[in-house]
Amino acid sequence: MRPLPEFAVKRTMPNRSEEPAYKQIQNAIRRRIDAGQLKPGNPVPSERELARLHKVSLMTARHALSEMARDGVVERRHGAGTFVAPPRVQFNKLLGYSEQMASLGLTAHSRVISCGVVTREHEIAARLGLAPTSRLGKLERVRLAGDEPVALETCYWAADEFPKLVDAPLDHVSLFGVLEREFGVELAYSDEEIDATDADQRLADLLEIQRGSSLLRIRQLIFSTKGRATVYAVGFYRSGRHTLRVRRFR
Amino acid sequence: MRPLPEFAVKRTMPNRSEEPAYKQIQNAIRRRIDAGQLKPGNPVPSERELARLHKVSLMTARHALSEMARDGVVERRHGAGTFVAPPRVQFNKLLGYSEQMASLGLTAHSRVISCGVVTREHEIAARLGLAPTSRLGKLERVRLAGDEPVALETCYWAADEFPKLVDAPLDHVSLFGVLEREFGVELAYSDEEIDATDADQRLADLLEIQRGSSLLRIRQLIFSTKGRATVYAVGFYRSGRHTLRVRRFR
DNA sequence: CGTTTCCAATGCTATATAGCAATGCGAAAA
DNA sequence: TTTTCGCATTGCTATATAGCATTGGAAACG
Repeated sequence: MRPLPEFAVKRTMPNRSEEPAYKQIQNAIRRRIDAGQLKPGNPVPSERELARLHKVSLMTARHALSEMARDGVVERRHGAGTFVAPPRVQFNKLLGYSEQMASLGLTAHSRVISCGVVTREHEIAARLGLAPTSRLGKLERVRLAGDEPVALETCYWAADEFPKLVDAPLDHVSLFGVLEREFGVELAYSDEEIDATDADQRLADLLEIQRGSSLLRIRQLIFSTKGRATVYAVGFYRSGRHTLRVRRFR
Repeated sequence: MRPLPEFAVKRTMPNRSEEPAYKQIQNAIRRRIDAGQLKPGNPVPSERELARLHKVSLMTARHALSEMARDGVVERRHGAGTFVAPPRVQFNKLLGYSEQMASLGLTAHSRVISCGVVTREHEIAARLGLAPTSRLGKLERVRLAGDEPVALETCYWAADEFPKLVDAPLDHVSLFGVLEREFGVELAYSDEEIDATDADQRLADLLEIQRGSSLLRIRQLIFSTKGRATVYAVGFYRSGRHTLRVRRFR
């Protein structure tokens, strides 16, 4: 072994088992943005400045900033500086119905149509990555805006994985919320197929519309942060009462 | 000035004005993936291995890999290695109709319903960031699959910016293609609003369906790579003939 | 034969440093 | 007054190195 360069001896990872330094820097900046101290367009401290302030090396400060740039929180302009990114319209945002209503300042109401365990939905089991004959939790709810029905949503999940989910009071609370709070499942994204269909007799009755009326159909396979297909949902939305916003890239 | 540490003297950026080393490494890996030598799931060389092979430092090799991971080309598993990512289904892909058909191995046909300049579409001019009374190019086309009409698409653009676009043979060629080839406009992404409506008499006639049939409506504002709103398009798609695939994130 | 333990390989965080490259502003020149 | 040029600031690429954390298989053990 040849002698170590002296600088390397100094200190190696100040406080292990804590949050990494570069994430602490990110959090500090994020907090300042959330608090309104840093507004879109404002410059954030430069790499060299952050390194001094947080007493880290330049590379570490740099790591913090370039990852935030990748996430779209800040924008970096070579030679000019790093700036808080403008707030982007939230496209492709995955929200439960309750959350969507909340973001509009409304309260979500639902009427549970059916809730239980089924075993014969082979195709859906397959989409969830389960054996064809698996026990599936199934929940059908009519979504209400005010007292008008606007959608029918049917959700499926592995019944054995989330045992008592069918007993939850899902007419009051959000399915997403229960999954996250009670089962510790963080939902990350969903792959969706969107098309138009028209209402059959049952849908017409439930949504109090004419048979044959136009409906937006959204079939979504919802994945957890671990990349596991967790919930399969099919929703039928009354025309004019629901608009999906997405951004598509070339 | 205090003496430089000897290692720093060695060599500083081998061949400037060329591709950065970390990108060369990325390209080398990408080429091997494209050539089929590396298949999804296969391990790519480790950081340390790449550093040796390409004669770069560990940090540089690491930079190459972690950026590729961010781009979804490879997946990294702590302690296990770096692996070629499985080919992902293309969600949120912005394609013109011709391109969509081509990707299905079909040929696109269109029938131009109308094509010209209008001045009275104030709301649409506003969406394109133009003065309310601006001259707008407007193109209405019925999209055909085989000889069956499946959609009506209406496009708008700034007539003064793309002068002779209304004269192009747009029943044969792709609008996207003309914009890119003739005008050098690269389209980057579109923000879309998606809902369901039903066919009025005109749509029913054009699409050869019953009045009142369900249609998927997609309104899209298409941006260039420079972030400029370039085209506004409204499409009505026959139910069952068109499925939109998107991925939404939480 | 199954279980546990250990270890090499690999990725992750971090330090210290160097020079290049783009930006933008102020001073000097036209 | 306008234009040009230089320079400080800031981001980008790169080097060399150290130790921690996770994984998975091989070896040791029961």
